[in-house]
Amino acid sequence: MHDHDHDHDHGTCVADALSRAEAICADRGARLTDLRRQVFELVLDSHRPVGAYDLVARLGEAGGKAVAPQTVYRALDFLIEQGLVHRIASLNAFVGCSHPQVAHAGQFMICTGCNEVAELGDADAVEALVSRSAARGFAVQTVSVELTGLCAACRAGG
Amino acid sequence: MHDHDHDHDHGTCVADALSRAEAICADRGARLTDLRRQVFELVLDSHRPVGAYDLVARLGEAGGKAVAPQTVYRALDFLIEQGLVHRIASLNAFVGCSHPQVAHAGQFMICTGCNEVAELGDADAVEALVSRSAARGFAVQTVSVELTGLCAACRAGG
DNA sequence: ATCTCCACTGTTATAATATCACATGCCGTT
DNA sequence: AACGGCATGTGATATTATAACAGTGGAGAT
Repeated sequence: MHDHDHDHDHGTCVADALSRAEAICADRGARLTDLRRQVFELVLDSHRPVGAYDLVARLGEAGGKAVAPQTVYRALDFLIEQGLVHRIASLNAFVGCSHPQVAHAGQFMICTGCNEVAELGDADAVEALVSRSAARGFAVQTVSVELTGLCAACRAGG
Repeated sequence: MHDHDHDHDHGTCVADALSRAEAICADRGARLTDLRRQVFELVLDSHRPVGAYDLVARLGEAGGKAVAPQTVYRALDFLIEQGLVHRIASLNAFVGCSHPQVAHAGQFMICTGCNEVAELGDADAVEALVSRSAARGFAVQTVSVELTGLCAACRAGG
């Protein structure tokens, strides 16, 4: 299942994310059910964005039991509400959040070479965007920044 | 057809955009055909984002002749290539560009009250995002910034 | 002039993404 | 046990986007 090339300990990375998720949901009285946890694990399983229908398929393979799109979308809605997963609009796909503790705008670097996605986390830039739009009378509710390009590995590798 | 409340001269605004588009396409040897012009006009007709299938419907009403989605998508692809129209990923919709002369990243303020969209044009913020991601080894190809919130009019109006 | 190429458009079918509406189940509270 | 509310199951359908191939028409070459 480790379909990426990096050297980080992915098992640990996923396990950490899961335990953080447990803690966050417990804190809030939100119910991280089996289904939701399963969807979350599948999303975490790569650092690539995953389509909702990919998840439908993988749940079918894994659990043996077929699952309807609606089921997956509902789980994703929950995970997004809790800040555990982000939606990447330009790809119609979903990706696990790397630091769900802190509420934050989604900012992504999407590699067109390997399809991996990393969060940028440039709070200053977001602040600049918010204040600049405020200057034009616009009260920001949500911010979405999506950069496409080539990651370091893909630039090096060719 | 003026389905917005602002006080700018929309007729002029559209006419200007059209003549700019003519000039740009002429410069580049790109063919702004009847169909493409018609789609462009429909996109310009409001400052709101328009769905591809809305355009299909409106072309059907206007021209009397039914048009296939493919036709509209192709026209939109052309207009986007020429920088005359932007795609708003978070809405699966399209909007006319307010300054097509200059190549630029799409940056939008999307009002959840009235659905109008304005371009932000914060080149500094884009620059900051690009350089910050460069610092992490990421070579940016495209930038997309989409803010949702309330525009000045909607905040005032209620 | 007409031939030929190529970009543009037409047409049909289908893929991919997302939601609606209603039924059923599960769990904690009373 | 009965209730209420959230979670899930289920089938249908809406919405967005693309594939594949055929026809059309205009600009340039010969």
